[in-house]
Amino acid sequence: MSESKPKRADARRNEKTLLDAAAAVFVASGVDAPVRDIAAKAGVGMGTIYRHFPTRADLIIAVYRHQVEECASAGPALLAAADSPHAALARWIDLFVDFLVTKHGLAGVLQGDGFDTLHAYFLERLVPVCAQLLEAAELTSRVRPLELMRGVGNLCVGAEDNPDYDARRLVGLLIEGLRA
Amino acid sequence: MSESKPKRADARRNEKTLLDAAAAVFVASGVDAPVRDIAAKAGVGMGTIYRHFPTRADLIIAVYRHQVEECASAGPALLAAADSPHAALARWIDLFVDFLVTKHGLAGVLQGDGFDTLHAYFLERLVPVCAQLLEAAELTSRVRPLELMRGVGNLCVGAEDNPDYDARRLVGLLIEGLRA
DNA sequence: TAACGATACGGAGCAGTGTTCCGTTTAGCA
DNA sequence: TGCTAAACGGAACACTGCTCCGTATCGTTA
Repeated sequence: MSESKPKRADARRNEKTLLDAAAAVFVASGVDAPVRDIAAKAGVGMGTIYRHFPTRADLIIAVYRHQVEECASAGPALLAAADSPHAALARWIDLFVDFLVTKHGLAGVLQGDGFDTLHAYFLERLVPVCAQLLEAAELTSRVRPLELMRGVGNLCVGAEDNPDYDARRLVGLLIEGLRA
Repeated sequence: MSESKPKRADARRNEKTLLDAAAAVFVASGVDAPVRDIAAKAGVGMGTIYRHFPTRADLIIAVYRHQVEECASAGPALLAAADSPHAALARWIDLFVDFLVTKHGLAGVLQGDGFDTLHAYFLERLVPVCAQLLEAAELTSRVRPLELMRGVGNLCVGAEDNPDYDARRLVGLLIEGLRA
């Protein structure tokens, strides 16, 4: 939540290196890539990774934080710009789905199980936005925001270069069902 | 797909013991329980488990095979008995969801990742049933059967004693969206 | 009933995870 | 230039699923 202290210069450098390496490895091998691989790619030892990011999840968060923030701030913007609250909600969900689907394995990791930190972060950040959109669309009686987010997240699992599974279509159906 | 050979008596006994132990452990600790725990509970060594069930997934399949078969055969029955194909589909999906949701962690395991055998078995067995129901309901243009099954399975992930996440509701919305 | 070969068993051991620990190195200040 | 807190590296740990092979047991046959 804050900057703490911008300590030593080499530490700063390593953190950036680590973030870049992690991002690269995530693209290449998915979010489940072994920590060792990331350390190797960055040319640092295990200890270094764990000093900067106490847990695998923290590293993932750090890598994707920027995009999560982007998605969060897109909510109000869409609400202001779109034709209707419904449309805004649909567009925003699309954004979220795009984000998840293009990150190999990210959706799978949203499901708790040792990734409590990650899970909590995503939800903390995005659920309020979702709540706002649902309220504007007068759909609060149909689903709770948290529920919808988790549902959409779940639907995105395994939707990577899988021609037999189109998460977007299913999410679309879910949203359609929302206003029936 | 056949009975092979009903070999030695102690082997038969152990297989039953193993199945019972696994079922018990699954209820207590979820489907992700370590193989060692199951072996311990059954009072046998690791080797014994792996002789009977070449892989963790095979053990899970064996434990739940009966219920999967039940679910599969419920499809045609519902189609014959229900008021409409739609109703039959909805009821059948309910059955499937109940099955997944009451088995701690089962849904999570449906998502491939080393459980290809399990995944394949479930799908092989249930997708045709789903296809039949979708055809009867004239919904084949809206989703492919495989897609729907996977989607529903995904929605059930993490719906265990979780007051904030009602998989049944979301699946309901999805099905509603199907006929919009 | 005794012996013997096929069958099944047990559990140590391997390989691959995430994470911790601590001796070593280094940045940056006096 | 020295010195100390900060940072580093990677061996080691705990925990997985799974394999391997020496040992025990079954059940058949003489």
